[in-house]
Amino acid sequence: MATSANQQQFAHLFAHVLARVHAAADALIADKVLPAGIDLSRIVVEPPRDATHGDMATNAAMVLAKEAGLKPRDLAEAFAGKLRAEPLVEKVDVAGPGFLNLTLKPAVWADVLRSVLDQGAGYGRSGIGRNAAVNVEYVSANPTGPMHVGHCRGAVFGDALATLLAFAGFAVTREYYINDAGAQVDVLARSAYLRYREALGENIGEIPEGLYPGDYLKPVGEALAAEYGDRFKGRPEIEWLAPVRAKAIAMMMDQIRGDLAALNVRHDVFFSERSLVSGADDAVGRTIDALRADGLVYQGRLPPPKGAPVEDWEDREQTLFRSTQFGDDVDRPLMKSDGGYTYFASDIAYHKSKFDRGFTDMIDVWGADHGGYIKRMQAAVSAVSGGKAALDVKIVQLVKLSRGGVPVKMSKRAGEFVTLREVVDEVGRDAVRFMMLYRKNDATLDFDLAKVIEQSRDNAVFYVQYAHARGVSVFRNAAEQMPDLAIPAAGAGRAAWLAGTPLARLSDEGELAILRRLALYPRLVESAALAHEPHRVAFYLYDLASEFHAQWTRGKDLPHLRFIIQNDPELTKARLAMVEGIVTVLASGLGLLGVGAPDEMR
RNA sequence: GCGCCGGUAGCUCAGCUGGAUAGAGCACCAGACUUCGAAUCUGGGGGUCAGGGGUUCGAAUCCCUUCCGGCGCGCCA
Repeated sequence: MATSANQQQFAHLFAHVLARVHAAADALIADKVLPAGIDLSRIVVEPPRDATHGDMATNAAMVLAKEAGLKPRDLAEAFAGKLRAEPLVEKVDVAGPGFLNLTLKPAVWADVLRSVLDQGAGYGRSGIGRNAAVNVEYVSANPTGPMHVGHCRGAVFGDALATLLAFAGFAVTREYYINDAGAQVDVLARSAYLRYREALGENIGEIPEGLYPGDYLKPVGEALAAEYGDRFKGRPEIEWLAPVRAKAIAMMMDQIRGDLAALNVRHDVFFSERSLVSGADDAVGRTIDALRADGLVYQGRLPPPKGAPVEDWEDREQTLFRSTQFGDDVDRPLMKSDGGYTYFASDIAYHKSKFDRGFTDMIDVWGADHGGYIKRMQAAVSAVSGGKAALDVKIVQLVKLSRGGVPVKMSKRAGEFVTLREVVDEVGRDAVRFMMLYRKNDATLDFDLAKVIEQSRDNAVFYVQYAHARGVSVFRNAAEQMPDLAIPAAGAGRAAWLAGTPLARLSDEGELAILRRLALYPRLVESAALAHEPHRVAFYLYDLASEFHAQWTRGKDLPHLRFIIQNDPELTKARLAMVEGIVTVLASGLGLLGVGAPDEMR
């Protein structure tokens, strides 16, 4: 669809106004009021806390006053003089310590809504990412069993963040790192081998300590028996370990993929750790060599940690990475005493692979128990990229699971952990996803299985979805009550039908509040994406839903505020346009979170 | 002992990278359904932003420090 420059300014109103403030600053530079080359980057345009202050506020005068050698209020007056000439601006006030409060012409809000309708699902989409390649790595659960509930949060967070970044104009790759090379997958193989013998009819008795006891390995044993017969029976481990391991990992990953699909979590790339160390191409070794060539790897000794005594501490010389040179607390070992690479060494090679594949912008999503690992990984990324790549690690805090206020115990023993699948089956994918995102990632989260399915007011998922369903229902009702309007079904026809609607008839304060909220969406998308904080989208949706519900209820007391006004098709159409805008943005935001936007919820 | 993350209303949490008189929900109290979906809405009380210093026009937000809670602290992943 062709978007004129005129429409463009309403597609992202705040960016447009900020640009005009910058233009005003340039004009003041030309007037010698401001010095040339002054830093404008700290200027923000934001909605004022108090609506009586106007539609937008900017701190321009306050942040520039010092460098300009002027009093904030005097500079603000100079800005006001320039901004008053702006076509969109109705009124400019200087307030408080030097705020510039802008009141926009009423027609602006109708134009914003017009832009929402024209762009539809594309409204809020941003180019701020400039198509930069970003790698988002999340989940990366060990392929040794089904996903448990603790994985939910990171999975949902990473998935939503990736979607959000893509919407903000980044070229996103969603990645899963399969830890298929360490000692754990050998344990998995031995556990599966036991199930294999069981499948062949042997009584295996108790699962020995140190092996995975879960029943989920029985199908693996059966599959091995079906594939290999008794070929590995009674044979030494060296013969069967590799094929059994490969089969078990493959089947576990299939299960994990299924679990993720149940949560609506997607990945583009599943990257195998084993691929870094197996075969002729020893990527880990090459990475270490390269770091050594840069003087970043050496043989040395580490002091034992103070205050937390390690029982079997053995002072020995080892291969160390100079992570202290990049801000880490101590240097970190790359080789184990058995000659193998540490997990860290593999992870360096893995992140180097990301860099080699063109990513200078990396995001890893980890659980809280890996927090102590951040500095060394950032050090490593800095080292392997020559300082060209940056890694942001997002930590998702623990989820405290309960049911009706009673904590759900999660024993490590067989069958007693709560799987991701069970939670999704019990409360639904939408509820899980929304609740996981309705909290800042680095705050712990209380998740009550009973409360989440309560369809009550304190349940944000239903609150927002209900608003969407309500909006859709307005169109159903309008079509029924006012057939002469000839409302087309949702979709492309809807926008065309609404094209000539006199939106200026939306003049109620509640309606204008909603339009202002819609105008905020593009700015919200950008700030949430840049901050790597998808939870902001969830809170925005809650606010928008709240304003919609409030306006709806006002129509109960004041019939002239209802959306459907029988004897005024024009006004009805204008309000339907507003509802369409609300529904569009609610659906868009819910889509960013990977949560459904139902048309009805009866 | 060190590092990271938290501490905001009785409870659960926001607070838009430093802005104006700190906001929601739950709970509590009082109200609104013959009317577009009451899974909703309106109003009310409730705060030393853990404590103390600092930076500046301005701090819940940045720095220092103390206290409390969580996570982590060669050769696990």
